[in-house]
Amino acid sequence: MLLIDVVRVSEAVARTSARLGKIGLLAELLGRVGPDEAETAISYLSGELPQRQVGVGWRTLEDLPQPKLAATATLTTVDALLSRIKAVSGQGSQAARKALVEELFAGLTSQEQQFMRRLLFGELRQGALDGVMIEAVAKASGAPSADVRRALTLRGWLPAVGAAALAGGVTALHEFRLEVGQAVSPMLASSAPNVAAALEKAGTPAALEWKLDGVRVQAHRSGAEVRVFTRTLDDITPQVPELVEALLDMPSEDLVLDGEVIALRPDGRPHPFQVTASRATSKTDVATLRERTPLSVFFFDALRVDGADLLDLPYERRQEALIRTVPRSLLTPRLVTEEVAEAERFFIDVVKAGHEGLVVKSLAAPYAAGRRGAGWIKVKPRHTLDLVVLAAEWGHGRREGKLSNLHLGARDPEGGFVMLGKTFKGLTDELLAWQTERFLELAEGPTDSWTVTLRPELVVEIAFDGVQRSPRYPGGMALRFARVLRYRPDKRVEDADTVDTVRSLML
DNA sequence: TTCCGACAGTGGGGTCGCAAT
DNA sequence: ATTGCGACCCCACTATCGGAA
Repeated sequence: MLLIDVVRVSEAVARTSARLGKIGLLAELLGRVGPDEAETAISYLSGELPQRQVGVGWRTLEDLPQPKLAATATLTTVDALLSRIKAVSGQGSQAARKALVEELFAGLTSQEQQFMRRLLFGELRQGALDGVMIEAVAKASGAPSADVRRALTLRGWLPAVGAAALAGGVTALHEFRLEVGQAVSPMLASSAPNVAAALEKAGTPAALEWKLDGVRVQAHRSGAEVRVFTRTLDDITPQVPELVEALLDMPSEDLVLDGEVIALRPDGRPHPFQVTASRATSKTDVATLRERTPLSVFFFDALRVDGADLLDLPYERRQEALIRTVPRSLLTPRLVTEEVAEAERFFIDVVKAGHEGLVVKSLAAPYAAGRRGAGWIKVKPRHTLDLVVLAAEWGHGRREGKLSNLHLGARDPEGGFVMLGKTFKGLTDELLAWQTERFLELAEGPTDSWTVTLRPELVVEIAFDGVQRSPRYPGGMALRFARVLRYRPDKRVEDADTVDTVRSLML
C-alpha cells in the first residue's frame, strides 16, 4: 500500500468531526490493507510509529529536502527506513542519522512530508488515536470492540493487536493472554476535587489507598527472572535492584504486581518527586546511587499470583491475593470505609505524612486497564495563589491565533516580580478569546513571534499541587501542575502573593 | 431530551544519556 | 566541561461526540 493512501485517509479523518465518521474512514482503509502492512497502517493512523521512538525530533526536522512530485513511497519502504534511522540513533553519529532522515523525506511528496513530520512529532492532530482506532479495528475485523480492548490491555500495543484481529478475527484476539514478562496496560485513575466526591463516584464502602508521589511500576516474576516496567511499559529492571530482590523474596514464583517505587528519607518521609524519578531512571552506577538514595516499593494490586490470572476478579478478591503474597511492610497503606468523616481523617493523615493524597477504589471493579474509568479516583489537596501575568505565548493547533500559555510571577517585596513557571490549563474558549484581546492591550516591551511581554497588571488565581526546586527559574522555585482557576479583576497587583509566601510553601 | 463517560488536544517542570561543540 | 536534543518520569484541564438515562 502507498503511503499516500494512508495520508489521504488521515486528512479525511481530520476533516470529519463525527467520531463514527472517523471510525468508518479508518475501517475502510483497514479493509483493504494487506496483512504485511496492517501493523504499519494501524500504527501510523493511530499516531504512533511501529518503532515507537526513532530519535528524531523537531530540531532534526527543521529543514526538509525538496519534496518529490509523484507519490511512490510504500508503507513497507518507509517503515524500513524508519527502522534504519532508529538503529543509527541507537549507536551512531548524528550525521548518519541526518542523512537517513534526508533520504526518507526526499522520497516523499510535500503532502506526505507534512504527514510524516506530524507523525514523528507525535502531533497527528486528526482527532483519532488509540480510542478511535480500537473501534475501527473492531469494525473492520468484525470482532466486538470489547475483545479488541481486552487484547490491547494484555498486549499493550494496538498495532499488533489490530493486525491480529484483521488476520484472525475474534479467535486471534482470544489468543492474547496475560503472560509473565509481557507488560500489561496499567489501570489509570480519574480525579475528584475532594474525598466526599470521590466516594460518591466509587460507591461505598470503598477502599482508600495512600497515593505516593513516586514512579509507577509493574513487576513480573517467573521463577528466578524478574522484570519491571513503567507506566509507559518501558523496562527499568536494572535501575531498581531493590524491587527485584523484594520480588525474589516472595513465596510465589509466578506473579505480576502493580505498585509504586519511591525514595524515602531515613525518617520515613518522602523525598521530592525529582529525587525518586532521578534514582529510578538513572542507569549508571546504580549500586552507588542505591546506597545514597535507596528506593522503597509499595504494592497495591495483584494481577497474577501463583499462575492464576486475577484481572477479571473484583478489587476485593485481588486484594486478598495481594495480602497473601506480599509482606505487610510492602503493602500500600489502605482503609476500607463507608464513612465520609473517617475517609477525610485518613486523607488528612496521608497529607500530614508528606504524601500526595489518596486513590479511592471501588471494591467491585475489575482491573480495567488502560482506561480512566470510575474504578479508581485520585484526590489530592489543592493550593492556590494570586499571581501576576508577566507574558503570554501564542498557542498551536486549535489555539492558533490565541494567546495561550501564561508566564506567572509572584510579587517581590523588594520590587518587581519573580517568574514561577507557565500554564495553559484551565482556560475555556471564552477566556482564551478574552485574554488574547486584553493581553494585546497590555503588550509592552520585548515581543517576538513566540512571546508577548505584558505590563504586569493582571492578577490571576492559580491552583497547583506544590512548589518544587527549580534550576530554571530565577527564584529557584517552580509550581507543579499550575492551572488557571479564574482572573481576579477585583485584585490589584499590590494584592498579589509574594515570593516569600511561595518559599514558605516549599518547605 | 438531558446527562455523562470516554477521548483527543494542548501544553507544563525536571532529569538522564548521548553526541557535538 | 558544557550545551542541545530526544525521551520519559510526573501531569490538569476543556471541548466534543454519542450512548445511557
